[in-house]
Amino acid sequence: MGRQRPGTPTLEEVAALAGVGRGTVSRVINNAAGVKDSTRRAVQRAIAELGYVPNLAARSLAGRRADAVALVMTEPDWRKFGEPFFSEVVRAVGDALADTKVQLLLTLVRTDADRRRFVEYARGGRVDGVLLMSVHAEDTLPDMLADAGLPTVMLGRRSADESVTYVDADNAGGARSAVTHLLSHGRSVIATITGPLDMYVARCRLRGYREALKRAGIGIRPAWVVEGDFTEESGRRAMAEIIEREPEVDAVLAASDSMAVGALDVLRAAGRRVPEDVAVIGFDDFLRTQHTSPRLTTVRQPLEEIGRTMVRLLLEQMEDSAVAWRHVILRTELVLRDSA
Amino acid sequence: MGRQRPGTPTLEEVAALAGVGRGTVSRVINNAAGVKDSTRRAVQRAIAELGYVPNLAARSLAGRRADAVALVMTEPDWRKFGEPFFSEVVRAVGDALADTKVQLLLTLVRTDADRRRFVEYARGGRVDGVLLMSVHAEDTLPDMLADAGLPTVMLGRRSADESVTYVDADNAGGARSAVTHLLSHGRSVIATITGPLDMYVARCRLRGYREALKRAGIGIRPAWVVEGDFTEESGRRAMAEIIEREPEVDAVLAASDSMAVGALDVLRAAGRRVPEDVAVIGFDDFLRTQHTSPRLTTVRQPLEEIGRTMVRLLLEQMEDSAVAWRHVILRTELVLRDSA
DNA sequence: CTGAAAGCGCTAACAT
DNA sequence: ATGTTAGCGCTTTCAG
Repeated sequence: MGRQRPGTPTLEEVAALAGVGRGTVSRVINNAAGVKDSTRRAVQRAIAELGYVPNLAARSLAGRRADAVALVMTEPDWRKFGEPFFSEVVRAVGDALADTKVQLLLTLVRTDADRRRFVEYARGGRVDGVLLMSVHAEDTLPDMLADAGLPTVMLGRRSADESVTYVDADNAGGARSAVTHLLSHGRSVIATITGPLDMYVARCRLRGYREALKRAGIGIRPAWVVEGDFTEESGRRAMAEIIEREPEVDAVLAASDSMAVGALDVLRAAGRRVPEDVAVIGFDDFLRTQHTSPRLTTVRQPLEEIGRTMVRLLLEQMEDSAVAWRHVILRTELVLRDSA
Repeated sequence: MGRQRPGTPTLEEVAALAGVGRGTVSRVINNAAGVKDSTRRAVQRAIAELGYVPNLAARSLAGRRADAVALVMTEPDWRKFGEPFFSEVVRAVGDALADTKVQLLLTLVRTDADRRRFVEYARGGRVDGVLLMSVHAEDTLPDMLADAGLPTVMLGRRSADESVTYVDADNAGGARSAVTHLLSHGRSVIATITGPLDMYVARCRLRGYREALKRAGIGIRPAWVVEGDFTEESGRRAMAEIIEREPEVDAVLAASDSMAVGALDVLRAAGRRVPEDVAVIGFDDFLRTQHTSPRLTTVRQPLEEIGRTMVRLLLEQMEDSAVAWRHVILRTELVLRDSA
């Protein structure tokens, strides 16, 4: 069994070589003030000579932070892991953490065994905080972590009255403004491909869609609403179904960029002129639809800002464990790129 | 700063409550043999009552493993992170680790700052071993880790004489057999979309392609070889270039599934009948091309087996740090799904 | 400004 | 079978 190799130099040996006490070496390592410059240099030389690397277990134990946070994706379906949405979140969070000394650890939690293992890991103090993404409505992992007193921040929420700190986009508002925009451009048979409806985010987007049509006095027919799961493949299936059941459809609101890509595929295959006949709207920031069809109307989620905000809230919780539960809802941005 | 909340019960308190010594509690926690059943139960009750969770830093420090391994993706271009290839590897490795107590930590290393931070993390003993994927030829991270005595296993290698333990597929052989197959089915103007040529894996696949054509006595024209970077988008660009420079092309070897998908897009847009006119070959296991075009010839990498093997080699190194450097090269499988 | 000393919570070796 | 003890390597008072 591994661990730091035996023979790894310790702080004590560094101290001996530098001819100082352990405390001094510790101060130098941690860039603490109050060390004579010459002493500091001597210690640094010793560190270099010995190739000393601090033992992180000892450091954690001795009472500080773990200097690491986890970014957890709880998703039974590992395929979703490849969705651009996740790489975007990872990047945004990574960027927000770039010039800290905090190590970002990605973790995939698929099964209950994974869940248990991770909770032990986190509660065991290997991370100072946890960021969660893609949480389904019935998932209790966030509570398990938050109840254990771990700083925890979710991307999105599980329900209207989420009890764990979260950052979310204005999903209903985004969907509403998109549909309103479509209506104002003469579309009237507007379908939607939703996300998985066990996720609050998907429900909100659907609600926004409903509200916009209702305000316009348009009755929604059942065939207009098809559930997807955020993946491209589900977008394909959903779009095929919509076309079949409602050939008159002249606009579609897709609840994710990937689904929009799939939908566009099908539309093209069906010989529809896209986006002249049909408008598609994606929600992600990294818009693959940009490449496919550069003239769509999109609702941009501010992923960059979401990542930054999540990290900020987490760090604040870490600094001061007295901070109360909080939530932040960020505005989405309607980007008009359609041909109308 | 965070860490395990103050007030967290310790092993000592559990021992007190259960009316036993610390050693006994430790044994129970670690499922060690030699504890009377009644005692064990008493301890477990105390653990439950107190909500005790072992402090992992203390455990690591006291001389065991960290019970965690890192799966590192060194890739400056974060977009690649979303490639299905990576989610597949993550899944395969995750599966291989599923019923161990080892926590899998994914880490993204993009910048040199990331690299430094991760090396400190790993050398600091927070993980017992490191798995690396997508390593570019000039990357020294594997050496830094291996030289530090950390069990390290790479997926693929950086050059012909790799010095770090690795698991690889028979890339040249796979490419060769694919091209040979195409030749035997009457194709003769065979182009290839390579991976980034600063990666050995891409070079090998290109070499296999070259060898097959050479054996058939066919001279390769410069326009037949276009470099991609494994992404779908690069496949699109490359295919467009090939069609333009060599309209007679009647088969294409794509060095990745994603690039094949992009290439197929372009071929369709160009009005080619796929795969009647053009055959495309992907290398990944999770074949998106399956959905797009179910009748292609593909070279399947045994990703499942690669993941299992990497984990096995890593665990072996962790058990016994005396094990020498090793490498394993796995066979690829030619899957014929073309119409010929 | 710097050295010495007291733990952090656990495992493992040694007693009993 | 179980209690006791000696550290693991570091941070952090507390003296000096």
